[in-house]
Amino acid sequence: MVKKKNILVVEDDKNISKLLRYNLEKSGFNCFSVITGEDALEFLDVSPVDLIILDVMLPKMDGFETCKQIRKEDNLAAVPIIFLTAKGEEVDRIVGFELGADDYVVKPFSPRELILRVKAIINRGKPVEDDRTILSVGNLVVDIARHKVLVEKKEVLLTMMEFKLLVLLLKRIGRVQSRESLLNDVWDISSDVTTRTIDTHIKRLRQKIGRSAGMIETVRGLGYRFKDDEE
Amino acid sequence: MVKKKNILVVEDDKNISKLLRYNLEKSGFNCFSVITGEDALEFLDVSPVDLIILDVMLPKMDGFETCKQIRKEDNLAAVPIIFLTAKGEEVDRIVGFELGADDYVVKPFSPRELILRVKAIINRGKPVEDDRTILSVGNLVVDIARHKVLVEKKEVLLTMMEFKLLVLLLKRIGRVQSRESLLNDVWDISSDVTTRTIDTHIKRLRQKIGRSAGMIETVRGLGYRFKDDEE
DNA sequence: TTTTATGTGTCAAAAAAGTGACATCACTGT
DNA sequence: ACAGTGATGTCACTTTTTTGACACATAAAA
Repeated sequence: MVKKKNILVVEDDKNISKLLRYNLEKSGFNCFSVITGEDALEFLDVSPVDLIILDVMLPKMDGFETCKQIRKEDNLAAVPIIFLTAKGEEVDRIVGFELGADDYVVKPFSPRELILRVKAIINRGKPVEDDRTILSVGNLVVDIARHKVLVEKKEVLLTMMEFKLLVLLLKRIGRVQSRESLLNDVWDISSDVTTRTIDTHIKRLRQKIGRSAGMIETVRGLGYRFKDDEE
Repeated sequence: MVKKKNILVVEDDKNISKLLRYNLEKSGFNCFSVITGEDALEFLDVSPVDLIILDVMLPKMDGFETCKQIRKEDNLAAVPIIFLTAKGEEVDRIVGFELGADDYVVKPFSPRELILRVKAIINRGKPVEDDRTILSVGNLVVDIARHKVLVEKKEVLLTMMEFKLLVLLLKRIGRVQSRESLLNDVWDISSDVTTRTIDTHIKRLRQKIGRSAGMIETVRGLGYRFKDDEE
């Protein structure tokens, strides 16, 4: 599981701030919010974030000024910033790079759009991992992009959890995975699933992959392991 | 002497942009360059070109979105576009792009190769896209240019959204498309539609293509996938 | 044999997808 | 301007599938 990205929202309208926080959290980001530009600088001083959403119209120091101050800090100069602006506000200055904004969204905005833009920026430049990766061991073939699993050339239908579990075991082939680590990596960190539940999923997985079931080995007292290509 | 062809380069990296301009000019093209997708649209609005070289990773509006916007303009819908993409970037989206890139080049590229591709497309007169205008899978035939769909030789009338959705699924045949990604590529980023809306469109699409409905597979927890016609 | 860790069948709750109905909105032709 | 039409997006409700948890059966250590 990838580490969650941190986002700082600088917005004086409580409602908007709350709306943003709600949506960002829902999309899997850690979200912090402050009211003023000064607060923002103070906050950033101690805990840098991965992206900043900055309202243009703020009490005292406005968004532009705040942005400029942020850019002054060496370790913050490269942090992506998305401006929130009311319609008709000085879009020109934002667009013109003068301030090094990475994007801007006009209020009233749709949360979905904002989230998309945030994701676009966060993921910018990152190759799409996993996509089109095909894992193949023994008579087992797993195509991640297609979400297909073949056992001896025949397709086997796996559910999400089974699929994830299988992929993880394959990626860490040969190494024992404790139930705890499987929980961490296959399930959400926050989920409160019993470790024994994993056994149930392993059972189902073994049933479905039939002939290859033996490839998933039980390591008593430790966890499970996908057998390294047999000899 | 034939009139020189005009080419627009949309690229935010100054060096690459310069390199391109130099080589294109040397090969006898008129070359213009802009930094952002927005600039590109503005430029094209007043002076249409014969070909566009478009970086995928741009500040603010990315290459995909820019392409979508360009294709929206009637007089620009047919302009050939070559994408510049970093290795590992979403080639998938490019080849399967609903609005169709004409070609793409992976960075770092050799100027010579790019020039060759540019010439190939300019001289072809017709973009590569035309070759693939007709998608045919099983008993389903989709003619993109004519916006016609045949199921078992009989025409089926699809609405715009249904059509786009179908084409996208077909171009990415076999690969699972998440609702999110469908929203991104079939709808506009600014449009604010629920992911569940896609289900409704899928439903309607399935109804209309009748016998072939089964070709659109549901992948629980992930999205939809058009059945690969193998085995 | 006793103890402990896994394997398994079953079940209810939860999650995801299918579907029909309805409200809008943009167009069309009158 | 206005009713008529069809495309779209949302919702509420239904149906289907997946998941997590147990209780009990088994197999491995001690």
